Amino acid sequence: MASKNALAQTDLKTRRILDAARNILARRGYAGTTVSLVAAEAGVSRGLLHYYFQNKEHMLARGIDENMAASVVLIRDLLARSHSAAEIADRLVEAMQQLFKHDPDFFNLFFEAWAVARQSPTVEAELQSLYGQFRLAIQAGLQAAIDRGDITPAIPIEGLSAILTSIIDGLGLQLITETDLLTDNRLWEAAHQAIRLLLGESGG
Amino acid sequence: MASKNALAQTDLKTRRILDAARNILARRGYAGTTVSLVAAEAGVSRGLLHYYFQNKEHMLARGIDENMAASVVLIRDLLARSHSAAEIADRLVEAMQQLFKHDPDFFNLFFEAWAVARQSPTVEAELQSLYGQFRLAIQAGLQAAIDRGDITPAIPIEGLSAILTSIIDGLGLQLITETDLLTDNRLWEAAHQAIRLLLGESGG
DNA sequence: TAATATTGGCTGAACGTCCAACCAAATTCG
DNA sequence: CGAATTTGGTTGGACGTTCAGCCAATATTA
Repeated sequence: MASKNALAQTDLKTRRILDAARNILARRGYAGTTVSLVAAEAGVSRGLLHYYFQNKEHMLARGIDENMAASVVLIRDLLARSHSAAEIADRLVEAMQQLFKHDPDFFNLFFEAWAVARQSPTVEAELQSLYGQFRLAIQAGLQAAIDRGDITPAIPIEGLSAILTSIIDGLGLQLITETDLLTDNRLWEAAHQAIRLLLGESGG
Repeated sequence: MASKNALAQTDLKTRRILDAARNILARRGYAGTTVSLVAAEAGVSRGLLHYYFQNKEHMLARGIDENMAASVVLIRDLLARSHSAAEIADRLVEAMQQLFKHDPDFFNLFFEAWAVARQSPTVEAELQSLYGQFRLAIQAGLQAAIDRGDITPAIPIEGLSAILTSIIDGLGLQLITETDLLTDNRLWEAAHQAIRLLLGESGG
């Protein structure tokens, strides 16, 4: 139990540092993210960051990895739980609104990944892989929905998954650029209709 | 003609520096863009950059401004020249392919704008404005197409313009992440069909 | 010659990383 | 059980480097 506590303690610090890195990265961007800032946000000293992580790059890579992986899980679950084009559109729009409302850092961090990738081949490879997984998760989810007879898209899913991915990312980009759009119903209504249209009308 | 030459000379240098800044920014990202690198790329000394521009921020802002403005002109002309949903889809897909093939820096610079905006309120405001203009250019183009009877979209154009913007940007993001997609016909076929679907079938 | 254009050495600030020292908790020893 | 010892999490000063901006000197042009 003693060693278990010790382990929990180091896990806690790792988590605190990663959360801090996430916040700073999302708020100030990669160029504005310094080791000192992250340490201050985490409430620890600069040195500890290098005790837990090999260097700044590895630390940020871990944070980005977690964020990307979360988005893959999110889209996977969302598609598995929906049983019609309208329902997928509903939940996708709702999820984006809620996510942006309660954790806008999620989107900021998502796009910041590209900035970090420019400076780090490690992150670049990681980003390429995880971004592909995101698209594949959509593709698999759509295929399952087709097999269940929930949707009947007119567009082959290999390409459709890329289009849906682009709509999600593109809307995210517009949201972080112009936060007022979050409450613009015309945008969300259009997103809803567009997704339904692309997935093909059927049962629901 | 003498003074005209002098003006042309300084204009030439300004252009060379801006082109160099564009190249470096697109290739190495904001965090990797230094005054020394831009100067070397332009074939001038570091000092000259501060002679022609107030500071690094202003220099990059000019470069980003030009790139963004070009994209607005591009989309405006493209929509004005197309006379059916299929034609718009055709030209949009063709334009993206050609642009990425002949000047991939265009897309890289486009997305790098967000990274720069994080460090510079000037660029942030500029980006917000120009990005809005891009969406408005699409909206105006679509309205004109509707008025001409070329397209009959089922989705109101205020929202539709945002969806089209997101598709364009999202595809760009996927392209710079995974350049192989440029030759993936399934992607472009899907983009074509999706755009046609969103614009509504009509005279073609 | 006067005005303008251009150079590159210099400065101070900022940053990532390293590392010697500190200390509380755990372990061993007498 | 209490004292001595070890462990490893934690700190912050220091180092080497990078960079944007400054400016005195030089070159070019009119």
